[in-house]
Amino acid sequence: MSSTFPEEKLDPRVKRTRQLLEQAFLDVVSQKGFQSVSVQDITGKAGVNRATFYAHFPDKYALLDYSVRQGFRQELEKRTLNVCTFSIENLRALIITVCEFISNASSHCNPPSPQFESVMETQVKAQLQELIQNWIQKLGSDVDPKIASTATSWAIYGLAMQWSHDKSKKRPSAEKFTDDVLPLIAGNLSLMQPA
Amino acid sequence: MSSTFPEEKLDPRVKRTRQLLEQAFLDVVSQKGFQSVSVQDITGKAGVNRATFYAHFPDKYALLDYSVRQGFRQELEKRTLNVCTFSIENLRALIITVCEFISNASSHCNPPSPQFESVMETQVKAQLQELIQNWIQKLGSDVDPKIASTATSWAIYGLAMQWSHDKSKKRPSAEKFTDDVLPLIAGNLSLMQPA
DNA sequence: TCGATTCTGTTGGATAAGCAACACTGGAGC
DNA sequence: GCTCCAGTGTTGCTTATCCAACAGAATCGA
Repeated sequence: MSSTFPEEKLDPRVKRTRQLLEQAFLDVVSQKGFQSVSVQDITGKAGVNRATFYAHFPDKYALLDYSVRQGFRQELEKRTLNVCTFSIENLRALIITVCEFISNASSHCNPPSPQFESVMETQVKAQLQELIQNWIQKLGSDVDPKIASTATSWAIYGLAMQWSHDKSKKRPSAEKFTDDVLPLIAGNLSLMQPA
Repeated sequence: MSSTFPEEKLDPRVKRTRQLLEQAFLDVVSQKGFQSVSVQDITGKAGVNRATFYAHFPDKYALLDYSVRQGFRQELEKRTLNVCTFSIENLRALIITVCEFISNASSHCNPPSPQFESVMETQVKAQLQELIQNWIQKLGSDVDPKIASTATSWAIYGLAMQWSHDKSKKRPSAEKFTDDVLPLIAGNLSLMQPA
């Protein structure tokens, strides 16, 4: 039903291979960082033939894309944010999810890589935008879904980035931070009841 | 080199399939017990086609055989008991290994099954016998390796079974129990220096 | 700069795994 | 007795993965 399921009934072998590659990819990236990792490293760790890798992904950048997209999607699904309607509580959960995802993912790439960060930004914002646009459309609000969802997804990502880059001792928890910025985002959405 | 490695360079696909089946088997057996578990349960859990199961094993009993053999072998390899020579310390480690393996394996089958116990006895004793025979032969002792290893493997298994079936509060630890019976087994082997 | 090594993509043919269908068995319930 | 149902093995065909080999790009040390 949902547009976010292009892959549901897939050949078990394909599913297995992709999972193996994804897991191996995360493992080796957390050890060597993204730049210095090779396709051979990944397939070796995964126990998958190198030719098979290229049957699924053109290169390691495509696998990075896939992994990030998949990872963030699973976080959304875990909290059932992909199958719900708009509410302040869900918006709050969404922002917290983004904060934790960015923070967690970044720490899993040693040393940090601009490529990695860039792909993460692209993929996460894309899914954010799609999800929020869906929320708005189901609301039947009079705001332009495309415009509002774009602005909101960028805003959320930017705030989450800033929060995750804050290495000071006084950085608040993701929940606390989210509560601070929640009114701003919600107002930005123009979805709260106007006074 | 070692005779205990009939499978070293195996097609990655078959290695993968067997691991999946073995893991799924252990999972479902610990949930439903061995008797009531079906091939469909196993393959379903493993995400492996049912026809593929039969390409590897004639039935679930064969998989039970394989799993037990594999499991015990891995315990031996973990302690490098498969690539060492005889010594009292290694004999001690071996007995402890058997005690813990039996105790652990039995508790992973709910409800307990006579089939399960029987297969475990056969497989464990067979590997014990092979290993001890190897030890004796490398010693160049004058005892008959076949005879001595058979008696010793039976003795060890019997003692370990008795220990693992002892559900009383005063059951000693596997290490303590082993220290108690170690002189007996070693003497049985006639491998200690005669007075 | 050059040679050597390592990694990258790609190919053709071999093999394992998936799938849908089939006949068969054995037990549960009527 | 009977049917019904769920599990078992087995089959022919399709598809994904493996493997060895290859040529070209990139990296590195002398």
